[in-house]
Amino acid sequence: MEERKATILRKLKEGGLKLTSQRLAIIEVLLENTLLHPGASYIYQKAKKKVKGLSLSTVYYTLNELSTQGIIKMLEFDKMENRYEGNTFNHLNLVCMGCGSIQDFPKTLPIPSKQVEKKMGFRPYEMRFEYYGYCKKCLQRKK
Amino acid sequence: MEERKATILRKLKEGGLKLTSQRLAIIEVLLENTLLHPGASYIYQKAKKKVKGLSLSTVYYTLNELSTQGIIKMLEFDKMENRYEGNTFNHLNLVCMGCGSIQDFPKTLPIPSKQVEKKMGFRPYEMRFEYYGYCKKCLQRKK
DNA sequence: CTACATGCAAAGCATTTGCATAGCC
DNA sequence: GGCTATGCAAATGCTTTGCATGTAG
Repeated sequence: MEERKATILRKLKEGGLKLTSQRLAIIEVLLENTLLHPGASYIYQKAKKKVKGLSLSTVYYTLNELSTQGIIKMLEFDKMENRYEGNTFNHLNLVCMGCGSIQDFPKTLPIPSKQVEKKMGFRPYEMRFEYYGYCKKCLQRKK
Repeated sequence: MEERKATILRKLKEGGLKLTSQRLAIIEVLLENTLLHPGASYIYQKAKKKVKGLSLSTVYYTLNELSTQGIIKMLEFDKMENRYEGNTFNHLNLVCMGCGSIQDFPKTLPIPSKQVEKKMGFRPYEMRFEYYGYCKKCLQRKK
């Protein structure tokens, strides 16, 4: 995690972005909660404990800057606020319809993007795969 | 298209939903624009020409009812209003980052949902695959 | 006739923006 | 010191909701 943090801070500088205490707090919250894929309001709540007087618009502004630079990834889902993650490679998200939790499925899919371009004339740039279903906890709760 | 319409009307009845002139208009607009994957505002504009005095909230209410019944599918995308489509099976959407158009990629992917459940304890229920990229037109425009 | 659908206006929520001030580089 | 980031509040855009009225079954 420390190395990931260093990478992010380096990319920040490379992107011409300033490092402020607010940004540092937001990045830390993001890294401390990679498995959770937190939303802006969650990040705001946690980061406010680190930086008094932090504003929600700063959180949004920062998350936008970071994802514009490709440093983090913004995920948008049905009927939920956006969620953010550090994993910027393409992968599968498992979104629980019971509790809203999001897990990553580690296997990278074979992605036939060349096939798509050949057949459709559409050049894929980024892909999203999401499974909506029920996580282990919610399945047990249902029984 | 007429058979598809008949199917939808039958499902409507089966779901205990009433058939009103507003609903008929909305369904027709949806069927006349399957390739477009129209959004609520587009459907509203087109359907208003068929039913004078149609209100936007009725459009939303109807689209919600229809998708709750599984008659149509609601797609939610980054930074756009929701889009609706008649194709309720799982397939790949090609979302153009230039003009916002959405095409379907006809090939059904081999979906390893059993593998996901076995590995992760997560039971997939519905899946979404989206490629974001540039459509043929936008690629040519860029040259 | 009765329950559901409609239209209107207002509320809701996540996100963005304008602007003056503060603070990093 | 200059230019970007911040905080606040207000605005935005899409979607939902409350309520009185209309209408399909």
